Amino acid sequence: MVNTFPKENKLCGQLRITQLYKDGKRFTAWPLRVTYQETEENTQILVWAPKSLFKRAVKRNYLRRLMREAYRLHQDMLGDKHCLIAFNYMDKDVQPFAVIEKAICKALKKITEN
RNA sequence: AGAGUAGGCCGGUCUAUCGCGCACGGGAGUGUGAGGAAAGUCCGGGCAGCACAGAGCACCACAGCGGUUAACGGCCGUCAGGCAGCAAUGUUUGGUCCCUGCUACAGAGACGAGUCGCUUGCACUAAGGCUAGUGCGAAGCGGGUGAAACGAGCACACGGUGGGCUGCAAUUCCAAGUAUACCGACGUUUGAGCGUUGCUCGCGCGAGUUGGAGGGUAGGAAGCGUUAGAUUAAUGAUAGACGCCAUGGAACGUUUAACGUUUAAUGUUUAGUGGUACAGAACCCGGCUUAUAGGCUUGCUCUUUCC
Repeated sequence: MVNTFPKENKLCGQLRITQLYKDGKRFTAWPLRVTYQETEENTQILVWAPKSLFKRAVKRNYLRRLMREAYRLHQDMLGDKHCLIAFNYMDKDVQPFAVIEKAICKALKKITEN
């Protein structure tokens, strides 16, 4: 069981991000919208809370931390798969950790089944 | 004690489990890691690039007086007037009237020393006793009005002082990659265009400039060292306990009034419940403005009680 989340697991680079949003498969797990794509390399994720929904930087930081933390605790659900995943926060209100954790679990389960 | 007023300060703590950025280290690991506003980006400076040949006209900012400062439009002290308050205090205004413009209503007239009315002189006409009308000239007065009537107030006016422009997405370096093939406009001493602050003049450079359409890239380092420092951007999540505030059940105590139990006020202890804000560094400082649960503290003013 791995619980760490070092920098190698963060998705960086504008080209790769654009590529993921262009070619990845999408589904919704409220309050998240998930875009993912299988890959040969390491699993990398990004989390996103849009500025248009949350004007204050504090709220965006908080949501990013919650999503990142939820992924970190449940990343072993992916098993042997290697994917690029993007989590976009969609709801207008700030949801508590339990709700986001549930959504992340649901999303990871769906990716594994496919 | 209560009410008010002006400042200053703090703005959660601990434990467990799992984590993140940076520095050092071969490794284990060790050290370190958001704020009073980090926010808004409103001023001023450092710093960076470009320019430095000037003149005129615009434009922006400032505003009693003195001090402080690297600098400021900030801050401190103080003077005068208006407004609010019993007071402490708060708030607001502050150069000048030479030129330009404005001053409602009322008033003959409000910025043209010229008109109007009355009195008065002369001429003409009607009448011819008083008088009335018209024209010209001069002098004097101004009933009442109004905030103000040759003397004021005000700013959009004038004068004074200051301001070269752009901003860390500045700027420098490294790496990777490409194409000026095509169409049009203007131009090469009859000077396009560029720079010089926005415009005009002037000055300098000057053989290419520009619109369309297309091609490539969008990575990294320095800037950012001063005890945070990234570039999908760290400083956290979960659980529990405590602290603080509000509310209030219960128990105990004190005082008061009726009187062996209640009423009213108040203090201490402790369950429970609710709340615990505003907000997140991206070059750095000095200010301003705005947001903020709750708490601590100092000065002053007023009211009431006791000594």
